[in-house]
Amino acid sequence: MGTPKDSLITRQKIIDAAGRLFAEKGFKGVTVRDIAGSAKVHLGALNYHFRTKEALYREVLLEACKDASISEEAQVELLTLPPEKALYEVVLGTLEEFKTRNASQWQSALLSRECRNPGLVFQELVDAYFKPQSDFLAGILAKITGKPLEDMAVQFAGIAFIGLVETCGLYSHYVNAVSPGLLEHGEKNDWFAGQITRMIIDAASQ
Amino acid sequence: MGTPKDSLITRQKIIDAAGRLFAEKGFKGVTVRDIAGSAKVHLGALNYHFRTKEALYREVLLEACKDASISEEAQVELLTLPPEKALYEVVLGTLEEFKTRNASQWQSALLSRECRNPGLVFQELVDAYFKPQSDFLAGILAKITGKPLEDMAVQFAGIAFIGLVETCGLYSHYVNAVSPGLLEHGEKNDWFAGQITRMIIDAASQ
DNA sequence: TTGACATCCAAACATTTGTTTTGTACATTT
DNA sequence: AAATGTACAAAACAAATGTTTGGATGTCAA
Repeated sequence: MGTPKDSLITRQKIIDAAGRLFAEKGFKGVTVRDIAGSAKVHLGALNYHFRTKEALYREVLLEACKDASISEEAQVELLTLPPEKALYEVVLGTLEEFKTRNASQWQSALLSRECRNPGLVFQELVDAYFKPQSDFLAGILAKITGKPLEDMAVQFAGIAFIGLVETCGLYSHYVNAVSPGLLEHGEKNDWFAGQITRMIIDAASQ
Repeated sequence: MGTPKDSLITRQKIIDAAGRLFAEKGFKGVTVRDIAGSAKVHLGALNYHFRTKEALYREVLLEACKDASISEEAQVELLTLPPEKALYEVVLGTLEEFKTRNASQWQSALLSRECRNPGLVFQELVDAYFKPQSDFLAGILAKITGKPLEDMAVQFAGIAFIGLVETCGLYSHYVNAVSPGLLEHGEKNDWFAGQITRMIIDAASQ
């Protein structure tokens, strides 16, 4: 203990625990003691590494963006596919990110929270992450439909993408309550991805 | 002051203020003093009428359900229409409920919160409100497609309905950031409703 | 080995926050 | 008109919570 390597480990443990808790309960729903306890780290370590709760939250948000975005390489890779196939891959990948939630899969849920109740970092996230990702998706849809990127239906389809994927992933309590069994079996993800892909293309084509 | 009539007024003022604040910031994000201040009521009045913050939250949730559900009469009325038209009306109505948010329009946002992070009252809401409303919608979709109510595509279309409407209404910050202007002009609600209606029918038909 | 620095721990502090207790004005009943 | 109970106000309390301070411990360069 005390070595710079340990420091990075501690820092990462804190970010992971904080990310999971923030994603689940929101900023106000989590105490710094909760985070310290969950990360198996002393309370003082949080102050040492991040100073304040808000600064920690900010770091967690940036980490979430970095983890959840489609990398440049992946984008190039996707653009070599036929656009319909690329769209399907994006939908399936995003769907899995939203649906599987565990110790290391809290990013999507947290970012979704931030979109509904934007804080001070939101504009930064938009510029660095949301807008580029959205434009990439719109590009695929524009290629499929032959419409311009700014077309209203294309833009709306991009929004619909978020809504559909989020509902499958983050609305599971509701879905399980009103349509029991619908979400079960991870192997059905491809079915959902297919449905969503078709719906989005349909929306963009209109 | 002191009369039973005033009591009801105070009680309603508290519920309205609490509903708006809870919908905006969540249970933990609001203090009882915030509520009292926003309702222009003394802190003691909250204790007198609801005893605890959690009891108040419960009352607010039940009120939200009562306000937001499609009444029996409205359902009967809708069932006289051709099912496609009925679906469109439901979509448009729900969309407006989600998109307009003011002092007396917090119900949808609050219920959405509760669906993502269910509390102790959730099952009660499901039985009394969510499941019946969901079944009503599925009934319309079944009539349109000629499929049984339990059909997977029909059920999924009902879920997609929630996702699409919610995203238009509660994701406005994100939408305005990545697709500026798309949501502007309330008169476009019918366009969105049309898009969503078609997408849902498409999903259910598959 | 020693001094300096980084990392982490232990305890305490100052607010905030939900709740309780006690007091007071008004209305309704008898 | 006196009594009684309802509706709210004022103040205080105890617990929770974000943050700070000071010290312990280990690492590493000189």
